[in-house]
Amino acid sequence: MDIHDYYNLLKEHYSHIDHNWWPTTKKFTPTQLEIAVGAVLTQNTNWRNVEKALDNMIDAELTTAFSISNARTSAIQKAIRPSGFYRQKAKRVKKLTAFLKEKNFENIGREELLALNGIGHETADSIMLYALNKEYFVIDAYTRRIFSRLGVIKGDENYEELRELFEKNIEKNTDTYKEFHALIVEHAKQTCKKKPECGSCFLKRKCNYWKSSK
DNA sequence: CGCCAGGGCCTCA
DNA sequence: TGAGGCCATGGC
Repeated sequence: MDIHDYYNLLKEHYSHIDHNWWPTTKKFTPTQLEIAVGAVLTQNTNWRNVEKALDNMIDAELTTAFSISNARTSAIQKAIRPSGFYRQKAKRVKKLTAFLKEKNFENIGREELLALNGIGHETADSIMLYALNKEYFVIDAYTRRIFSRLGVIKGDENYEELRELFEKNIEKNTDTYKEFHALIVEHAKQTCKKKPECGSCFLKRKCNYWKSSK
């Protein structure tokens, strides 16, 4: 069983859900800017809290790179408070939008994003994949948790090592990357939680974590 | 109530 | 280069 096999199993098992996804606030297709800002706001934070923050930003007319980057930091803080870590995130969002307003979305490089304060590997790749539709696989805490329990990885590998491993083992296109990531999120939320519900897990017979706990 | 959430930065070895 | 501390709100 390698990574690609698990991708196929997850795809079969969660065939009923929508996979080509980035969470949205208003049920519309999110704009590139909303995806980029949401990627920062969701750092170590539940998406429900991010939704409130994004709704507040819309109400405050903080909806363009120009308006956000020119807004007072206190106004951004007020809007995004529900997303947590709001003081840091207000700065991060402001820096990011100041960068974005000068750029055409199509000409943004991963390294440029990583150079911005507050944009790390996962946030950069989320923006690259979901906002720009570029082929970068997103490694997150869920990916590490699920695949370390399965026994495919150790879990403490550095980010780039894991990204390359996953990209090497699945088809190189953005639809596959997005779908796989969505499936990982789904499985982590439904079953492979921090406190895992192995009893109901369809992968348990292939999982080191479950086998070694018997 | 306590735990947890789709990180990232800084500091210090 | 990596472990530990810190940032903060809201749902369950």
